[in-house]
Amino acid sequence: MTPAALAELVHSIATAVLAERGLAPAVLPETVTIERPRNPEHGDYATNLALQVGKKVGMAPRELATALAERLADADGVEAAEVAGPGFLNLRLAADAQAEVVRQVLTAGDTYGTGHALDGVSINLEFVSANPTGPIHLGGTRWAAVGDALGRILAAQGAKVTREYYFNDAGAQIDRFVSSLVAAAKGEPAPEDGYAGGYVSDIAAEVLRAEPDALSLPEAERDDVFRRAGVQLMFDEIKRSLHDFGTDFDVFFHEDSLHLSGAVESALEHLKLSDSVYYAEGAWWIRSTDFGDDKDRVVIKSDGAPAYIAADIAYLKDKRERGFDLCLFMLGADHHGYIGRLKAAAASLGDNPDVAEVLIGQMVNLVSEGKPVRMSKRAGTVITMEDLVEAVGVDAARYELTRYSVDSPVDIDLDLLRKHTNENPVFYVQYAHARLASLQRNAAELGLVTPGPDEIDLGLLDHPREGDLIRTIGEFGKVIARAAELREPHRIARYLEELASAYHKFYDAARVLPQGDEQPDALTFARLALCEAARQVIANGLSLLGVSAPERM
RNA sequence: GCCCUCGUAGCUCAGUGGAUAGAGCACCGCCCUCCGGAGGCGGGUGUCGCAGGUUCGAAUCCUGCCGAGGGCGCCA
Repeated sequence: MTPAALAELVHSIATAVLAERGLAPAVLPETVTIERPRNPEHGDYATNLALQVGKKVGMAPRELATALAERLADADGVEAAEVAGPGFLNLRLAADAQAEVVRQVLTAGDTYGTGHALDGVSINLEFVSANPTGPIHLGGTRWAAVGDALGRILAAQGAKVTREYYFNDAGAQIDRFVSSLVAAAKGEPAPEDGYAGGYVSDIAAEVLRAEPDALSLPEAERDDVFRRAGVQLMFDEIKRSLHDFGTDFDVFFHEDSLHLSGAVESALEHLKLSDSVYYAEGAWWIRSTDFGDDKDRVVIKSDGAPAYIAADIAYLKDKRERGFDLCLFMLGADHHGYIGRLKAAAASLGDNPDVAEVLIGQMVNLVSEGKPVRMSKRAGTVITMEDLVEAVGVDAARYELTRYSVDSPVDIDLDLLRKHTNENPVFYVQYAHARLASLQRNAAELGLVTPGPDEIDLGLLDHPREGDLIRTIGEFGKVIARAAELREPHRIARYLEELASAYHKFYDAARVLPQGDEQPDALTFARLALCEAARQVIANGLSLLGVSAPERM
């Protein structure tokens, strides 16, 4: 019996108990909370239902709990039900009922744990979107890891997810990038507000290789060559880094295209007819203060040119016209001011502001010898996605960046990177998987085959460590659902660590394969099935994070 | 000044109303005739930033304060 099934059982029994006393079952929560008590004496599962509703219906919580316990104790699969403390209901399940999840995992395979909360919902997930004026830095790398994982998690709940990267290739920063390329090509130092990294001269050299005469062209044409070729090379490099990092986008959207197609202009014309904007002091303003912004923002400047936010509005409109129900934006903490603006943008299009949901994540900091290091191109302390991958590998990098809540800033320690450290919990999880894969190989050598879902005597899995492992496996679906609902991929990583721990403890206490002259028995096969289920769930979880599940390490 | 996020063990962090607040790292012991020791077991540390409030019950929700980071352009 899974926790979800148990919750339903408790719910139906509670409904009956209340009805018998002429009380309205409407006071019951839709889904009964079933939790795993820390203290093993409190049973396999516990519910606080009687505490929650007792008072509402005028019953003492303990009295209600007692009534529930009597019925539950008689239910199939429930071994014991007792009332504790102020009205907790502690439940102990029969081994075979509890181990039912093992059968479910083996049947569902790599779909085990998926849900339907977002069935049919079309989601646009925009993340990274770093300016194409340089390689992806640590900040962008964090979003690449977290955003990609979130996309997988949302998809596991049934959503149709489109990953999108927005290239801001229309503004002044591109002009500065181009003039930096030209300067580098001429062998001159970077302009005052330009870009000076080594990649600039690399790209400049490549442009020259393709267009050897570029520098002798008239200024406008020359800039045009560097813009076209240079920006393209930068795009390519960014895309390649992301791909090597295991993050692939469905759409790379160019801001430029919004201006060229007239989308910005038409969005603005449309906007002027709405109540969301007004004309003042020679400019057009959007009422972003309605959505928590500090002040209203200019959308059309007094010189008639669209402000940056105008493109954002046109972009959101474009997304909605492409049929997305929900547009998610993952932004760094330095962009939290965008929340109000994007909500206002949605409202100005006549949409519910909730269709634009902004996820704010804290920054990634560099630390060396315990002290913060400012990223500086000139000082050579800019760490790129490629640097990080080179230092620790894709799996460790992705895992490390995903296992923390995005609400907390991440410090990347330069010294640890240099040490190529193995002190990353990803290895703990991956090791568990490799160990399980090894077990399957050993079993195969002995001619033992993991039994099919219906040939397992699940009642034999009654060791406490087996119970812990089984219950942990049973949590997976809830963990994914919660991670999707709260947009918090780190929950998957934390869960995997818990699962790996439960497995290691089980494996230490319980022998699986026969030794010496022993013959395999029903317990051998039951444990083999449990191991395969554990392996499957670890693999499924790692896959949600875009981290590999190695057969060997 | 206003807005956002954070403040939990020596360090890095989990824990968005439940029972005695957890894990990893670090430190000290112990455990391989045996399926991978990248493992397991034991040892201890907490004014959950502070002060109020809400309630059967608060690290969690509300208010104020303190501290850290970030943001507040007709830049993009």
